[in-house]
Parts: sequence; C-alpha cells; structure tokens
Amino acid sequence: MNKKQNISKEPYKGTRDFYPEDLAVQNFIFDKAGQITEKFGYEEYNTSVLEPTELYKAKSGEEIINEQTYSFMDRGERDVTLRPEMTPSIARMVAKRKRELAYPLRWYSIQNFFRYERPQKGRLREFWQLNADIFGVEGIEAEVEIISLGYEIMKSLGAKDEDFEIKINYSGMLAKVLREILNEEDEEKINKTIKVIDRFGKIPEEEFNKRLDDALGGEKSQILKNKLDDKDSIKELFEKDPNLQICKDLKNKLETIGIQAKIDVYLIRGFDYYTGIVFEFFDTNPDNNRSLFGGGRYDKLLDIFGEEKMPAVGFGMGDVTIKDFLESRNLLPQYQSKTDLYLCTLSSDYFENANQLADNLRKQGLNIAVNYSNKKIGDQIAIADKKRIPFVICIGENEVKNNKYQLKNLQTGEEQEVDGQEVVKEVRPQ
RNA sequence: GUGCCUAUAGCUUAGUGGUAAAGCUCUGCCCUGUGGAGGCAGCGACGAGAGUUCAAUUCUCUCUAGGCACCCCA
Repeated sequence: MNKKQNISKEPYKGTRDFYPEDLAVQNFIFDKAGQITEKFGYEEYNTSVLEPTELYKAKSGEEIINEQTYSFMDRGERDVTLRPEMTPSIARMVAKRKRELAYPLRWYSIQNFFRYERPQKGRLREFWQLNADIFGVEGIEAEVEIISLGYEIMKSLGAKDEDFEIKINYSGMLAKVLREILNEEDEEKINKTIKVIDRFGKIPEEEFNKRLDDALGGEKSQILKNKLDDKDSIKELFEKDPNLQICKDLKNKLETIGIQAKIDVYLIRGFDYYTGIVFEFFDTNPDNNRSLFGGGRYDKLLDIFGEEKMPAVGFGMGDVTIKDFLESRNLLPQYQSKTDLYLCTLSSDYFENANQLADNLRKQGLNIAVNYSNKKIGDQIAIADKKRIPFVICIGENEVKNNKYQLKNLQTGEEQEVDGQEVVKEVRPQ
C-alpha cells in the first residue's frame, strides 16, 4: 500500500513487554517469593543496573570470560556492563561496609538482569531474579536456611513436594576424584571432563563418548568410562572425601525439618566461585527436567575487593523458568483486575454523578473506574467484563433520582439494590 | 557463535504457480434502563529483497524476525 517504514512493534530481542495480565503473573510470583523471604528476616536492597565492567572481569580472574554481557563504553570512556547477575554487586556492597554491618546479614532483592545470549526455552536476554544471601555464617545452618527458604517459596507458589527435587553437592569433589582416577593434574582437562560428564544422559551416548575423548584423549577417556561403569569403586572414592560428610550432614538436617534432598556428586554449577555446598532445585516433570534455580556457598568472593574472606550463602531464582514451571503445573492464578468496580454511564449527562460516587467510594477504599465512552450500556458492561473487573453499577436517571444503585456481580450475573454506603461491604466483604 | 524448524488480518489457523478463507477480536448498525446475548454489515494479511516463470503468497536463494537444540548458563 504505502512505502511508509514502520517501526517494529516487537520488543527488543530476548526481552518481553509485560501487559497487565503478564505483569500480574510476574507480581504473583515475586509477591509470594518476597513475602516468604521477608518471613525469614531478609531485608530488601538494590543496586544500579549499571556496573563497571571490571567488577565482572575481576570475579573470574580472566579478561575474556564474559562474552555474554551487555558491555559498552559510556560517553566518558568508562567501560560499563548491564548487570548479568547480582552476586558481585551484593559482594561489593557488603565489602564496602563490611565493618559496620550487623551479621548474620540477610539481604534480598528482586531485580532484572541482562545477558547477551541466544534466547531459547527458559532463557531470555532480560530476566528477573530474586536473590537472597546470608553473610557471616560459617556453619551449615546457613545452607539449611537458604535451602528451606527456596523450599518454602516453592510451596507458597503452590508446588507440591513431588513437583520438584533438591540436589546438593560439595563443590570440587568430582574434580578431586577425577584427578585421582586419571592421575591427571591438568586443571583445564579436568574442568572440561566435568562439563562433559554433566551432559551425561542429556546428549546421545555416541556424542558423549566423542566429547569425552575430546576432553581427555582416547586412553584416559577409556579408563574413565570403565570407572564410571564400576559404580562401587567410584563410590568408594567419593566416600573418602570428608566433604561428602558435609553433604550428608546437610541432607540429614534438612530431613529433620521435612525437606528431602538428594546428594548428587555430579551436580555442578556453571561458575567456580563456589567454595562449598552447592544446590539446585529441579523440575521433576520428565518433559521439562531442567534446573529451576540454585545457589551455594561462596566464602571468598570478597577477595576481589581486597577484603578478607566472608562466609556467604545465597541463591538466585529467575522468573522465566519458574513461570514455565507454574504454567506446566497449572498453578498460575486467573487474572483479575485490581479495579473493584466499574461505573457505567447511561449518557454523558451522568459523568459527573458517576464521578461523585466514584470519589465517595474511593475514599472508602475501593478502586473505581468510570466509563466515559458514551457506548451502549451493554457494551460498557462487556468492557468491564473483558477487563475482568468484578462489579459494575450503571448510573442513569433512576440512580441519580433515588440514590439507590443496582450492583451487578459479573461473575454470577446477580444484581442487588444498594445505597452508596452499602457498596463497600458488598464489593469487599470482610 | 553453530545447526534445525517456522513466517498468511490484532490473535489463532486454512489454502493455492493465476494475489486468499474462517473463527475470535475490533468498528458500525439493528435492539436498547438490565443490556455483557443474538442478527446484519464492515475494517484488516501472504515479513523484506532478488531469482526462475507469461504469471510467485506458493518454487529457489539472501536477509530479517521468531522458536528449538548445541555452545554457554554467573
């Protein structure tokens, strides 16, 4: 038709628009999660979405590692990154006021993060995450608390025990065992091997073998394969590791408060700043057997600020995977407007009367929207229904004359006559 | 970054080598102070570019966008 170039209506790649019904879902998730977190005594904090890039470079100790960040130069030639995670930022905040904060310190935040990745199921470029961290507790109590916090959040969202499982591990055990089995000191090879082992069962066997050969070379890869088949002897190796006892201890302590956790010595978290227990919550749905969220202990992260080590345990729970989880379990509530009552007007002559009533009812605590459209009354009711507003009152000659209103419940279709003072208790019964 | 799949109206889909159908939505009308129903009418689309062809929405290629998997996953 015309050559006019239209700007795309799509949101930027990997980000989402939150229409009211979408935001309602988001709020449902994080209102629940935030309430539970506060029940555990966590205080909310925040930081800027912008951080100096060096914060993330320093953490890994390698310059090139963060290919997946939104980084750019600002107008003053500063290297800036949109935060891809919260942990370095909270570590910075804690490090800065280390001596004046009161420990154990329990902080949480619900914020958005950016990662420059190819979007796919469960992963977008912008996501929202609840982060909860406890600082200053060396003992296993911190892990118990953080994991039970995650557990209680899941329950508060309506998940049942059988909907998810909790896996725990102690960071570094597998590497130690591999070094022993393979008589291999090359850290890089060990790390590569661990990543391949992590794919076991998720990729075809042939591909698995190929990658293992790739990581280790044919000979050692064969040794490892034989070992992996010999469950008992490999188990023995893990049993020798004192850190396994810590896992068992944690598992037992969780059990006493009714939380089942599985020790999985093959569980790994992507990054290696974890110094102790790591854990992940998994969806048990066979069609969506993915990690929902996880965390662990990171006692040495304050190093990068030149501070001494500080015991810290935390986790991050993202909206994308949780929303998929709740959707697949049918746990998301039906959208309902926060507006309590819609005032329909028979004609523009009654706008003023409707506004007076609205003003009166708002002062009594109700959320009221008034129609100014001059549409037919039936259409106005249809609009209220479409917005999922639960009640309507039509304002016309009769109402103005008698000061009585027909309050209509759009869910039941029932109507009753009320006066202006009775509306509140009908719309929001105590 | 690599691979595979997809692209038709605001949404969900149908269909064809001769420019396209339906449902929902939307707009208007009928009706109209109990109406959110029904009836009628209407708006509105083949992602972009190139090639093959008399003719391309349809076949081919490129691009773009989206989905999924890999990589990675702090």
